[in-house]
Amino acid sequence: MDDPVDVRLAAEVSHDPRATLAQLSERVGLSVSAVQARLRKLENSGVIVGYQAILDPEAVGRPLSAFIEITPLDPRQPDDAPRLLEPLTAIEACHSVAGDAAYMLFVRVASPRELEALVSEIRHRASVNTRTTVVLQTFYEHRPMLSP
Amino acid sequence: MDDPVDVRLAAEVSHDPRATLAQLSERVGLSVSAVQARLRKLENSGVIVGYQAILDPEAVGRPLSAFIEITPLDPRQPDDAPRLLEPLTAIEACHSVAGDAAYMLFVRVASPRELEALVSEIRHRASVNTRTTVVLQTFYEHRPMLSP
DNA sequence: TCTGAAAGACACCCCTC
DNA sequence: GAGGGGTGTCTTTCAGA
Repeated sequence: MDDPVDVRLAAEVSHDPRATLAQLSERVGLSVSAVQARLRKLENSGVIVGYQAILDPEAVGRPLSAFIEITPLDPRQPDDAPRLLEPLTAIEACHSVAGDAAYMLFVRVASPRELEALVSEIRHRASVNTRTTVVLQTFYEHRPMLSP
Repeated sequence: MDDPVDVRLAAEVSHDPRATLAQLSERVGLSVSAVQARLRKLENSGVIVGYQAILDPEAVGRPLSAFIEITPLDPRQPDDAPRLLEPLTAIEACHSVAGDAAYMLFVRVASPRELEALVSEIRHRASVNTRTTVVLQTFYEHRPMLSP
């Protein structure tokens, strides 16, 4: 993505994905059709991966979140943790990381009891040790990657 | 949010926020007017916090991400780190956590050099020690909180 | 690649059942 | 909650520069 107008457009959409083409065209200084064409290109080329509604975790019954670092029990075994854990929908993100652990997960659950069950499930599904860091308060998250 | 139809609607919107009311009404089995009324209620009551376009980190020049745990240098001082760090747009999320550190950040930067600069900036802005865990690969993230 | 205009689809608000 | 009507706006497409 080289064009500065594309960057601006991506930033605008990133902040307000429900904006109409007319609003976007005003903000980036192009005609509606031009904006539409560029937006399509950004979507099809994979710059814009998708759109998402951000829900209130408490309102949807997942008030407790945590980071879980996982380490394979046997480092010599082939390691397939991300795929093995993918069906667990409580897991919002899965990264492999440099450092003590092999992977870092971010999870959302309903209760401490459910967190315990999830950790246990992760352990024996992927044959790993875990180290859980419970989130006490979220000050901000989902902040956009581009600032307009 | 108690009504199962609301849950279903939130799940649908969460997956496809750009769906039209007609499409949503088909998926949840209600009339368009009912869907519109419920959607407004979900937005106004704060269940739906907002909408976001998900961008490809590499395409927007932030291919490197990391977790940064931070610990106040002086635990007796009043602690204002989240507010002090808020202007740093490389920080995507800031949580207070239970465990060794006081806060966990998730950041996205362009390069190792920029990560170094960011860590340094965080340290003297908030008077904290840091422990950085670099992300090597992201298998998935932004997974929706509700599965339809 | 942009602009401009025309046609169809949609959101929105109000109403009645 | 369903269904309909009216209005304004938006999306989409296609012409032309």
